[in-house]
Amino acid sequence: MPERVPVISATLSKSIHNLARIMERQTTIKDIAQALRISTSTVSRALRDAPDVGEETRKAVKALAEELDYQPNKLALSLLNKQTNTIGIIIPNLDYVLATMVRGIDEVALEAGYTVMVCQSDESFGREMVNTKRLLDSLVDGFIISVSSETRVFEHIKKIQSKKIPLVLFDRVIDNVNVPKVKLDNVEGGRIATQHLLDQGYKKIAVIAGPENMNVSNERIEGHYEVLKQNKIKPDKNAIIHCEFNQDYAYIATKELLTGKNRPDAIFAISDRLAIGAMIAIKEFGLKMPKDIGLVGFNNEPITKLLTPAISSVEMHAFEMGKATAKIFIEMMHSDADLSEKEIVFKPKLFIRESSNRGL
Amino acid sequence: MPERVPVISATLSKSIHNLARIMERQTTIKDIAQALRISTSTVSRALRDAPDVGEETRKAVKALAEELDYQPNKLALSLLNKQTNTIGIIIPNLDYVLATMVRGIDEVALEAGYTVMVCQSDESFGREMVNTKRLLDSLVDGFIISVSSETRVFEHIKKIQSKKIPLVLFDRVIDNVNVPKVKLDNVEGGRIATQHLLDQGYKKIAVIAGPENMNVSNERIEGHYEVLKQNKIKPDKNAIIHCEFNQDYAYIATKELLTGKNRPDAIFAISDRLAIGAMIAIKEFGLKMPKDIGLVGFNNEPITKLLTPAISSVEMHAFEMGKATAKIFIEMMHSDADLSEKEIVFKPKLFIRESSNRGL
DNA sequence: TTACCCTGCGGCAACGATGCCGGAAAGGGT
DNA sequence: ACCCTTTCCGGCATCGTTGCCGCAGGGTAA
Repeated sequence: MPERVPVISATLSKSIHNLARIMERQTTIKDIAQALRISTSTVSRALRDAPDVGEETRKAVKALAEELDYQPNKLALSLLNKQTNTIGIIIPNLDYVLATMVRGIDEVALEAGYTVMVCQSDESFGREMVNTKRLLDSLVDGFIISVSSETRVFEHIKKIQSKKIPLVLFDRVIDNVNVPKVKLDNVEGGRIATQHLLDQGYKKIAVIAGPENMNVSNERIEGHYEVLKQNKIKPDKNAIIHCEFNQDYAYIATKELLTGKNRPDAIFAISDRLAIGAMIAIKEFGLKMPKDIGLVGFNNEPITKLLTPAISSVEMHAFEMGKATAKIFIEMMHSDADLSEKEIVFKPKLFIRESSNRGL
Repeated sequence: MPERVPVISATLSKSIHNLARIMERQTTIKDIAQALRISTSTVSRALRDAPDVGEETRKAVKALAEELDYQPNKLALSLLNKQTNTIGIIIPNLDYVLATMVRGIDEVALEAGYTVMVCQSDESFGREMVNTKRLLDSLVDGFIISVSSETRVFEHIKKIQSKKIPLVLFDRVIDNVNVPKVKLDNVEGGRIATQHLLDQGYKKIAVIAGPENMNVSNERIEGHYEVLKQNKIKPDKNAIIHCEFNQDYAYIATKELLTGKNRPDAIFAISDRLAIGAMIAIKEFGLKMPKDIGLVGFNNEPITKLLTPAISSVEMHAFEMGKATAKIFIEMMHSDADLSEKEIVFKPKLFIRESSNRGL
């Protein structure tokens, strides 16, 4: 073995020792190259353990990189590779269910090397558009979206698709759009809630629903109707009240229901927040649950157990849905398979509590 | 005025018309330059309305940019300007209070042109470190952090500071660190809660607190002690129970308190979640609030109003705190003033409800 | 000796955008 | 006729990193 003169002399590398504290800039590959009097290409290869780098050089580079706390500049890499390892998430708000889903997404995404940017649309279509634009500008690698209750047109979705950027819809999905979706079987949710109320002997069920154009809400109503039909009960259009996803609206709606001539003996609320609004109104009317009136909510938020009476509610597996969503996203990024038809549907589960449990 | 030959011929620009739909890549400044047979510099200047660009050229460039839906590449700009217009937020979780604060931050940040990256540490110090590293790698322009309950050493904070990256602490702040802070006057919060319980005739107040090293919790205890002292009541060390920020721990702790020989007649819980745990235990013991025992929580979560009995709680202005935090952050970015000593302190406000209201 | 192959490294271009400098063309002034 | 100014634009370097090509030097085989 011939004695090759090492490219880097020991004395030289000593003289660099106190460089780290002087630098206020982030160390770059060029700094290392200059200090070691070698080219940036070589430093780059040495750091990535490329084969064609001398042993001595590699060691010297790695040692200095360690010492100077070198961190590769992600911006430069992103510019080069045209990917940012970032996922843009757009959700209507950060309530319990969505926060839990985001936690699920985050967990899987982090594991796969992605960082998430969460934007809240605040249930506003305008802000959803703005968020989409911003995230598009930020060059996120893809989108995970749950649409706002106001969203009636889908230009922003089309725009994302036209740029061939991966997109997964979850929770509040849109049907006539060709992307993978992760959702709850909301129809089934409506079925089990309604069937349960009928089983408990309730005859006239009112539904407090979300906005009229909202799929999630409409699907639950669909399940409700199905079960009514199965049980040969004539549905009453007036028993379906649409309102914004907000406790106060539900409160008002319930008061009207209870004041009207055709007072229901049970209420199926499309979300727990709405159920709570209904509950407050019911209490004000001096009605007792489950005796005078039954109440079932949706989402199975922890607080439903804690209220008096505890509210029956339909569980939607938020955390698992979040994880599943992120997994599909990752799969889209890593494989060429066409997943646009993919749809993961979670099965709802009813938790029966005091508000509707007559023990029948 | 002399007839200058326009750089761009009308026919040429016509021939480009159907370019947009062919491109699947994002349009770049170079595409425009090539199409118009001018240099990228000129395109850049034209788009930014620089003075030394001919009128014809400017119009042609802008028209084509519009047509091709040109969007400047943020990555390239960030690499050049060394700023990403991104704020890294690290929080322990996304519970009601923090989600509300994040909404406040988001609102102000968006307005100022920043996008936020939210990372949850899940109350784990390890994940807080990992999150810091990731956001540092992502070259965020600055940090907004609320530390986890596990956090006992502050290397990651020091690291951020050593790189001279702007940092604002909020909610759960650290005292011996020289950065701007936004927080609640927790001592005062402890004072008003305790004073209220004394006013209502409770004699032996137990405190269900967070982990022992947690500032927020300890400050509230400090206020509690102060008021006891003012009222010449001898504090009982055993009446302070430390537990993780979790409803179940509070439930267990309360059961122990109520079983012990020195049973308290009031409980001050350092958070509403802990108060709920306590409430469940109290109910199991068959004790009535406010008659047998008083209960005060902290955070004033909406659910406190809804429980039976409704729980008295200390409001902490989460949304406003979030906005204030973001405003300081923006101020740090835009001015050279040294804000490291700045500390914004919000005043707590007690909402008295059934759980502690004996009508005295 | 010639021909060739490895090893180890440097140089250049590229990603998309901006800043700075220089320079051509045309006009004005003396 | 000369010089100088203005207008308008192109070229080059730069940000930090990687990929590709090429090349020197030494070794091996014919």
